Amino acid sequence: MSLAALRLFERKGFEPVTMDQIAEAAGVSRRTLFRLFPSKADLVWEGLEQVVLAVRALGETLSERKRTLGQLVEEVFAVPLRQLDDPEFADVARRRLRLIGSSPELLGHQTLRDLQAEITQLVAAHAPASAPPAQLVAEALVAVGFSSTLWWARDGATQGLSALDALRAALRTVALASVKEG
Amino acid sequence: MSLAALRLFERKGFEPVTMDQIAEAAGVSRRTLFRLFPSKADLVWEGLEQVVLAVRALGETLSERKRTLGQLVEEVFAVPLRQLDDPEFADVARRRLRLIGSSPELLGHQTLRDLQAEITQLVAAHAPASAPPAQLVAEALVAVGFSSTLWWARDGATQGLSALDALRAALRTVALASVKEG
DNA sequence: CTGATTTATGACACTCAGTGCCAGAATGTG
DNA sequence: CACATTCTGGCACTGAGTGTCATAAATCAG
Repeated sequence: MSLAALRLFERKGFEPVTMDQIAEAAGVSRRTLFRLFPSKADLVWEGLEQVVLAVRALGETLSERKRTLGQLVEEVFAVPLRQLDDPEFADVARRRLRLIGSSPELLGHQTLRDLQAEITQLVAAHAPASAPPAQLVAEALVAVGFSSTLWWARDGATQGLSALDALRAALRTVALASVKEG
Repeated sequence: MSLAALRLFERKGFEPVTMDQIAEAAGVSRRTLFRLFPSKADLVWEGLEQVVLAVRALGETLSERKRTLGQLVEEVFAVPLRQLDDPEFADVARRRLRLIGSSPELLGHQTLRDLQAEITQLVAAHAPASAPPAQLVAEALVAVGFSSTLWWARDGATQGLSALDALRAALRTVALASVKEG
């Protein structure tokens, strides 16, 4: 059902497609559609909340041993991004991500904020104390991770890069930017 | 007029306040309000587009000399963030930014995407060629810059930090995360 | 100052997302 | 079969956002 909507969005764009059209295409009433997907954006984010759950689960099983921030980033982002190595899941996820990157309304979705909150918890709990507070570090890391993933969905995947490759490249370049060398 | 709306939003939250209430508070008809501010979010983003314009202007006057990515980041972000040193402008801007950070709808606003597009142009035109494409680098940098600015508006300003300090701290920490040391 | 033109405002009616409410269909359980 | 639960659809509503049109207000020419 959300796949039918996805096809419509890809063909006509996110905003132009109305919930009535989706309901009709899915053979269900408008009211039922809204019951299954409380908002239009939920049709696109469908299934991506599992990423948040995976990160949360990681947070609960992570050993107490101290690690560098670098190690933590790798460990945390590997969870969602490795799912994208599964061609089955990756294909639909990429289409979803591409759509998300194209629409302000989709970019503001709650799932993204939940993900950020989870990672903030992780950083605060498992990373070494750092000068800027965990909240700021986490926001920056999520921002880099998400934007590199969007880039991967849009351009990177077609040139044989993995999503994790894209993240590492983005982090490295940002690192160079702030350290001195261009 | 957007200040009246700002006060209402701060008191009751962004979503609960209706355009009718704002129109009434501003002593203007609902239709006129929509003519002045095409969307509810525009009431909050009011004035912040000047940041995009400032970056665009910088792009047109920037010398052709090659610079490191680090130098470029400093040069570009100094433009909007130095405006925040003016206590007059900063106070309202901070209130706007705090509101923006609290609402998904506000986080998806077009102005943020315009800013990203401008910076992408700058990076592509003036930074040394880098392994990940300019688009990805720019997205990551804008993400770090924006999230650190949001953090500054929420928590940082009260502890005597400048917005530019917050950005530098965020960049440095992200750098350490990707380079090896925690 | 007056008349004409342009521009800003307000009223009305509309579309679309999203929600509450309720009646009836489907499904499951003894 | 009778009963309770859950699923579905229909209806009516609020709120954001838009098009249209008439009129008020500001602007300008003479």
